[in-house]
Amino acid sequence: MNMKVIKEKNTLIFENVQDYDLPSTFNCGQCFRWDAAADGWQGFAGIYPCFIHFIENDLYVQCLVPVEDMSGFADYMVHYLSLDMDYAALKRRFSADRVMKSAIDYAPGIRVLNQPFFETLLTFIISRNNNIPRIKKIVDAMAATYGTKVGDMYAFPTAEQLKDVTVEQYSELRMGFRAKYIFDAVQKVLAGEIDETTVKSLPYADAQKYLMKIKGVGPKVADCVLLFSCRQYESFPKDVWINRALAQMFPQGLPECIKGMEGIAQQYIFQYARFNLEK
DNA sequence: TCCCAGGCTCTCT
DNA sequence: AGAGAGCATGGG
Repeated sequence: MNMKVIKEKNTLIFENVQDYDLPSTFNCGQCFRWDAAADGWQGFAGIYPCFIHFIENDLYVQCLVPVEDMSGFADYMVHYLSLDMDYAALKRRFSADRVMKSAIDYAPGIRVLNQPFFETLLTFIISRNNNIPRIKKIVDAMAATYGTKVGDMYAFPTAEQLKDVTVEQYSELRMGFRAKYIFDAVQKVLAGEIDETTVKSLPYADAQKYLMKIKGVGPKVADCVLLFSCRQYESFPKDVWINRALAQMFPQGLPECIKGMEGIAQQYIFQYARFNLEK
């Protein structure tokens, strides 16, 4: 991958980025804190409030507040945006299966992001039996209420910032029955019972079981956290849409060619299913 | 008014 | 162990 990075004042320019579409990536239900802006996307990548857009094939990542360590920023964004993975090769591999190829052709520019662990854990607890617009609304309310203001945006709160928040206070953000589960997750993270480094060191099945110690976290939420924040690419989250896709598109099971990278394949399937399958 | 959403827990067989 | 109701909330 001959990708060159230019560092200007607060802005990174990744030259000649292929297989990357920002709308597909930010709209495919893996993240809830990016908004379409004029000719680009605005949101948080970890602690960095950013404006991201393409000019031709060059990807511009502008941090909206001053950045001291541009190399650190660049390293973080390569990881967050998953610029260090060869998606062309992955898609060639997946395309060995005809149905898989049609899903990829529907949204060929999807990338699986690498988001912060704590934020991903909480947002996917909120996702339970919920729809994407409302998840986004609740997540934004959490940030505005308890997060740090950076520029004119609010960062997602840290566990420390949530340490005194009660179940009742979470309920005020209209998250319903999920309030007690968010509370439990925060407490377990603060107590060190759920530890990011530990999760990331465990093999997939153990990591899934480990996350399910949190109340209200089952296999699907755990899988999303592992896939979207821990680079566990064999994780294959199953929601109602994926179950429809499995029944309608893959009645004899998933193809061999996605083995080990089921999670990335899952995103193409999920997006295709949402907009092309019957309920 | 009813159905549904990036599901899980609890209860009843 | 497997099936099924119930769950907070808001949009269609």
